[in-house]
Amino acid sequence: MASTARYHHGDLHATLLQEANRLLNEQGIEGLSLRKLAERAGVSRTAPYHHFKDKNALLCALATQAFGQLDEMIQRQLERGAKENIQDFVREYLRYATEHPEQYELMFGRTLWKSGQPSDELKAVAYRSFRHYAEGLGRLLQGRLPANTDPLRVAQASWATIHGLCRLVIDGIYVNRVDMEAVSEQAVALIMAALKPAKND
Amino acid sequence: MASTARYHHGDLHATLLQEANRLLNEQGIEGLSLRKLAERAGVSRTAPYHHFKDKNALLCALATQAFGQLDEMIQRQLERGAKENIQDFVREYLRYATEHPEQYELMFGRTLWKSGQPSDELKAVAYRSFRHYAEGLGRLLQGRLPANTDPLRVAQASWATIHGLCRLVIDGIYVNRVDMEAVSEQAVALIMAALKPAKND
DNA sequence: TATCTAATTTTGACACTGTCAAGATCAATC
DNA sequence: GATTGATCTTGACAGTGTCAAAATTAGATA
Repeated sequence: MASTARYHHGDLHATLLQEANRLLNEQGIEGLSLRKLAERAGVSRTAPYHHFKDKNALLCALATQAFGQLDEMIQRQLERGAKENIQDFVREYLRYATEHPEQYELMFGRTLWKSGQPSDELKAVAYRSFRHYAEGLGRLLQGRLPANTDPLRVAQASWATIHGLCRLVIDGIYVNRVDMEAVSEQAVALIMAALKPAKND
Repeated sequence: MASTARYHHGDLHATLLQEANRLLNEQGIEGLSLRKLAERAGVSRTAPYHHFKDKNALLCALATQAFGQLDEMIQRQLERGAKENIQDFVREYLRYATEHPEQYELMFGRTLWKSGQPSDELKAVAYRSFRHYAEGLGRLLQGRLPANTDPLRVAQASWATIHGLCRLVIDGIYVNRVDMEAVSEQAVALIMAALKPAKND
């Protein structure tokens, strides 16, 4: 029962996911190799293959976990229909992305969506997250959108804005963490300026 | 003088860049290996190292080239200060990105900006492109921005939107090529709605 | 023209990666 | 107590980027 080396690990599946997350945070996706991971879990190179079909499957499981957290945050942040908490939501989203840059990269990066093959589970939770966002945003903007404005398109466009900002910041291209907030506030302010005033304003 | 196999290639530097671009288009960044590239150029595995310090340097050169094209497009599209050609610009940008998805990934992806090290040249042309965009956009929106609106922030925010949309489409996440145009039109329309009318409207 | 030098290219090697096949070990069931 | 199936290991292979040392050649120098 002691944790001394024994042939069967006991709960390798969970340990792999846990250590993979640690490795991801420490060394990024590029540094996350199955061999390093196996070594950390105290197991041989090919042991993980009995718990995950291949590396892609393991990464999908990781990303699915992370999407669960993001989804939870989205719902928590948008559920209570406060007046002007779009700004709060954006702030929270940016905070999540910049505090978990490697998971964010994994969730939305081409590693899974383009090079690899996103699992059905991953696609499901990803689309569900977006749906929750679209629904929540729709509730917040209800009755305030100009004519000829499709709420779905607004959701897609605004997500693209937030997402693009996250990527520019995370990858360190045009925007840094200091400016990020100012940029996002400007973006939200511009959109709000295009809206009709809320009833309780 | 004939193209039969000879020890010295002649212009390996240019050939490498050319073949690298082909390989990039055919197999994506993941499929672009120095060894495949060398084989295509008809040269041994390590020959490229006498023309590029390492793989990172070669990719930087590729990305720098591509940024040159993008920059040229940006200037061409924004220089003539037409009335409502923001929509045209966005359309053109999206077209470039979706027609050159692999180069776009290389230009803005983490391969160079995060994992690797972007060369000074690459950073220079990347920032110059953004500056040209910001200047061009500033010209188009001159006098039409609401009070308390920093043109730089607007440029960053709008670039983030376009960029985010490109990535979502290219990586095939929330938006597909068909919806892309509708989403971008919605985004532009929202921003335009927040602007003061132009003088010559 | 002959020689030297420096640029260019090659071969060999190393560490690292993901993954397959075959065998070893163990837990639980019949 | 024997068997079965899950779990883990060892060995192997092809592929990667990159370094060191040797080979080849073009161009400058004498």
